[in-house]
Amino acid sequence: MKPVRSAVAVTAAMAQVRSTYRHGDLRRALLEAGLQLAAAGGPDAVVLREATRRAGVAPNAAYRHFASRLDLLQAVRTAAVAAVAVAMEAELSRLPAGGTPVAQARARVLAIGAGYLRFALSETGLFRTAFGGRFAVDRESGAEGVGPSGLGPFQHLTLALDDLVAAGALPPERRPCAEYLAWATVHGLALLLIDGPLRGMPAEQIEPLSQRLLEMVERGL
Amino acid sequence: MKPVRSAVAVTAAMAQVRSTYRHGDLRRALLEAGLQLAAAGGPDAVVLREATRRAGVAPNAAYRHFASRLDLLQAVRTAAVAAVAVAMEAELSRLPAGGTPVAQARARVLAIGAGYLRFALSETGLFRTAFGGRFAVDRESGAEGVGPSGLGPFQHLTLALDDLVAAGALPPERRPCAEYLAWATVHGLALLLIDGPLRGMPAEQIEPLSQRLLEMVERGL
DNA sequence: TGTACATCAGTGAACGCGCGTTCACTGATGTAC
DNA sequence: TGTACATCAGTGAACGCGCGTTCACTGATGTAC
Repeated sequence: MKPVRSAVAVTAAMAQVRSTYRHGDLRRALLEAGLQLAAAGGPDAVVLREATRRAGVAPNAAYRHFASRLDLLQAVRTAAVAAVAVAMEAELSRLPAGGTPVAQARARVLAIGAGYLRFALSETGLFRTAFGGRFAVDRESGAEGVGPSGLGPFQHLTLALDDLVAAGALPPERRPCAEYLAWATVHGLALLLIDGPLRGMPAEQIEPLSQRLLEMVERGL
Repeated sequence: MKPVRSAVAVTAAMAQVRSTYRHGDLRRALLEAGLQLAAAGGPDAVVLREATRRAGVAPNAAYRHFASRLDLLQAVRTAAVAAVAVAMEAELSRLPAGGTPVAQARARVLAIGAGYLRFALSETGLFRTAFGGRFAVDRESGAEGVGPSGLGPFQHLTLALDDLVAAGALPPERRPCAEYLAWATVHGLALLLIDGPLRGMPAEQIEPLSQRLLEMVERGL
C-alpha cells in the first residue's frame, strides 16, 4: 500500500501548489476532495485527513470550515444527491418535444429512471454516498441536494408521476405511494447491477433489462 | 463510550467463564460473536478483536481458526445468507396446503418475498451483512449460505418462479431474468424501509405496501 | 496615503484510540509405545 | 495400564498504522484612524 499512498501524496502536491498563506477557498477545495474520495471509494472513503492532504493543507485546517468529519461527509452527500438530480435533468433535456401528453409523461418517468440507473453505474462511488445507508438524514436537516432546476431526485420522480396522472395515463387511485414503488424497483435494480449477481453485466444486456423493469413498473402500477 | 466498552467487557467475561485452557469450540464461538456484532451493527461492526473479546480469548487466538478478519467476515456473511434462507423456509412452511396449483405457486412466490422483507426489517444488521455491498462474492467462492432445505435465498426464488411457469401462471417467454426483476423490486423496497424515506413506517402500513409491491411484480411480469 | 491593530485562516505538534497482525512462548491434550 | 512425546490451541507482548481531534501558535489580511 505504500506506493499507492506516496502516489496519492504526489498527486495531491501537484494538485494545489499553493503560494499564498491563505488558501482562498479551502471549503470548496475540501468539498471537492471529499467528492473525489467518495467517487473513488464511497462514503467510508471520505476521510478528513486525506481531504486536507489533497487540498495541501494541515489536517486541522479543516476545522475552520467543517465542524467534524461527519459534517464534511454530509456536505459531500448533499453534493452527490445534487449530482443525481443533474443526471436526471440531463436525461430529461434530451427528450424530444413532440408526442401526445400521455407519451410525454411516460417518457419523462422513463427518463428519470434511466438517469438514476445511468448514474448508479457510471458514478458508483457517488451513488453509494448519496443513497447508501441512511440516506434520509438530509431530508430531516432540510438540506436535500438539488439540480439546476432546484429539484431533488425524489421530487423529480414525484412530479413526473403527478404528470402521469394529469395526462390520464395513471388512475388517480393508484397514485398514492407510487413514487415509493417506482423508486424501490429502480433502486433495487441499480444495486443488483452494482453489487449483486448482475454485477459486470455487459451494457447491451443492461439496456433491455432496465427497459423491461421500467415497463414492469408502468404496467404494474 | 467508555461505559459501553466496559459493559461489553463485563458481558463478555460473564458470557464465557472458561475454566479450561482449551476453549473447546472457539471457531463456533467466534462465528457467533461475529454474528452478534453483525446483527447489531452490520458488516463493518464485525471486528476481529471484539469477537475474540466476546469469546473470552486473546486477540491472536482467532488466527488459529480464521486466516484474517475478512475470512471471519465471510463466514459471518455466509451464515447471514443462510439465515435469510431459513426465514424464507419458515414463511413457506406456514403456507396452507390446499388450492389450485396456480394459487399455490403464486402463494410461494409471495411467501418468499415476504420472508425476505420480514428478515430485512427484523434483522437489519444481518440483512446488511448478507446483502449489503458486493454480496456476490459468496457465489464466486461457491460457499453460498443455505437453509435446512439446502437451498439459498436466490435459489428459492428461482425455483418458485419456475413453478409459476409450470403451473401456467407465468408465460414461459417472460421467465428469463424474472428472478432479477423480482429480487430487485423487493430488495429495493427493503432498503427504502430500512434506510430510505420510508424508514420508521408503522408495521400496519408496511403490510399493504409490500402486498401492493408484490402484486405489481406479478402483474408486471 | 500611511500606519496600528484586530481578525481569523492555516500551522505544527501532539493526544489517545482501536485496529489487524506477527512473534516467540506455554501448556493441555491425545497418541504411540 | 503407565509413560514419553509430538501436536497445536491459546498466551502475552508488541508492532505500526491512520484516524479524528485538541492545543497554543503565527502570520497574512483588511479596516479604522
